[in-house]
Amino acid sequence: MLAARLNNEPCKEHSQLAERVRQELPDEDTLDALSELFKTFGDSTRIKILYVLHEGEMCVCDIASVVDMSQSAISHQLRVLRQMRLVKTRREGKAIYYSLADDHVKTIISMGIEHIEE
Amino acid sequence: MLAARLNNEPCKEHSQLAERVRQELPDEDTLDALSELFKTFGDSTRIKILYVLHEGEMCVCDIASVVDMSQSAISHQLRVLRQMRLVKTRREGKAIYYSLADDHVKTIISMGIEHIEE
DNA sequence: ATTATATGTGAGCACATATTCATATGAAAG
DNA sequence: CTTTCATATGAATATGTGCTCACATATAAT
Repeated sequence: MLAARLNNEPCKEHSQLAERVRQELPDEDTLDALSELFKTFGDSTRIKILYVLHEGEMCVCDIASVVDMSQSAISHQLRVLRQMRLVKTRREGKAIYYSLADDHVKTIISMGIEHIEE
Repeated sequence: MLAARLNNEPCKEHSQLAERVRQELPDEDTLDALSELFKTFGDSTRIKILYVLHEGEMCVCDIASVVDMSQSAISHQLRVLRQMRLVKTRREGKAIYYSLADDHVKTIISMGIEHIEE
């Protein structure tokens, strides 16, 4: 029966909490979007790029130079950051300048740093 | 020369900002740890598990039931969450109860949700 | 002891993804 | 218009990762 585990008896019949959470769980799309967002932060190259841009606007070849990777590799990663709308661009002559799209990015990075520093 | 791009002249010689950031960039290990942390959040199954545990302690088979996946799949993912010290466990008879290791997890999830909801 | 229930784990497969290499595009300079 | 510099991109390759399946372990009940 439903209340089988009011005092935490093991499974087979599921707990009250399980029943409740099953209904409160956000829809698939929301959770997918959420994991996609974090996935974007979950690559060391992209984290470096974001960290660098956190310091200020910078062109592609400067970014590549600072994180010490090929321009092509950086360009590929900038594309996924662009697609996730985490960075924005501005053209100036031959160069294209990248910067963070909004402040959430900064907050999320800071959040993560706080977590690992303890 | 070094100041070549004080007024944003294109690359070849790198910008002042680039020089500065190159030095301020956290060491490789820190940035790797950071991306590893986010990578852990960057999977829809793990996000679901974390979200569920966010609501309260729950045993493995209840989690599997709520997120509607095989017990094995959940167990594998719980291991990586354990290894990342994002969840902790408690045994009670046959069942093993999982819960969030600390409050940072909640904060990070909330952060992410805020970002996608706009 | 045997059986049933709850969870953990290794192997293997299918699929995703990051980098490199070669090349394309686009803007400015000569 | 050709060349050069900055950036983007497609293909190929290498590596990583999540799930399933089969089986192992652990606790409790009979």
